[in-house]
Amino acid sequence: MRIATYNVNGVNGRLPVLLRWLDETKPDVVCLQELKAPQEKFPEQAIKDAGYNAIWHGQKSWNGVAILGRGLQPEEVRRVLPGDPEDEHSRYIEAHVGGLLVGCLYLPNGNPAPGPKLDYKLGWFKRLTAHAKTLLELKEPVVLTGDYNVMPTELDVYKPENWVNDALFLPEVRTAFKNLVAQGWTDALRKLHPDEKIYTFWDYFRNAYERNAGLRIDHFLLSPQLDKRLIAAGVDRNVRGWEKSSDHGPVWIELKD
DNA sequence: ATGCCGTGGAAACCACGA
Repeated sequence: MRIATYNVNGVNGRLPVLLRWLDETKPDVVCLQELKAPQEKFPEQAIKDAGYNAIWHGQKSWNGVAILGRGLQPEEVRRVLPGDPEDEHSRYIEAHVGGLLVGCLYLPNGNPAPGPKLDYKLGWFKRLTAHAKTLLELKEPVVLTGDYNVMPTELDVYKPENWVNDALFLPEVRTAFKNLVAQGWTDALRKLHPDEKIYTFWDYFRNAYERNAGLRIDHFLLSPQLDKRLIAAGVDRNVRGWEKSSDHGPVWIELKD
């Protein structure tokens, strides 16, 4: 079974690219981030016609997350990250699908840092870490995936020295990611490719994609129950080269059925 | 390497992204 995550950067503006990628790679479960569409503007019919049932949490202009199942119906568990009733961003949705519990997340960017946006990011990370612990305690197979907006190590940045003061690479942010993983999660891409430069994002500027000036910020964390089932993982980096592409590429894992 | 591009929404610019 193939599970993918894709920060689409506008689900309607990206619809032709999204549909082409779904048709070419046919993942069983798909997590989307940055829908940038209100709840009622999600392209439900086009996605249904492509063979996918979807649940989504939209928001006008910003954020927005969705979980798609190819011939599977995602059964929603929650659409808000617990821990802050004041937080109105659509950045988390969770569902049972394909025998897994799947959490789809869009972690805040945090720039400019320092400042209130970094504080929001670190607070969100704290809430995610608390929630992730409860997910591990369920003893179910759990996939926690999406745009974490963190490069965990220097291997995950084309030019680390340019990013030392950036909210995606600050020590406290990397530590937050490390502490989350240390609960018992597996960083799926790193497990299978420990020494490889792997990027999931290339800026629209400065020919970043052509120069492979990328970042690895979209991640798959797997609960211990899934560790032995992980057989492959990668990035559909060619999609980033398509016309009207998102600045992220789709990331995927393959699990033994 | 400093939003130089891209998206969405509102208003012919702005917020936001990483």
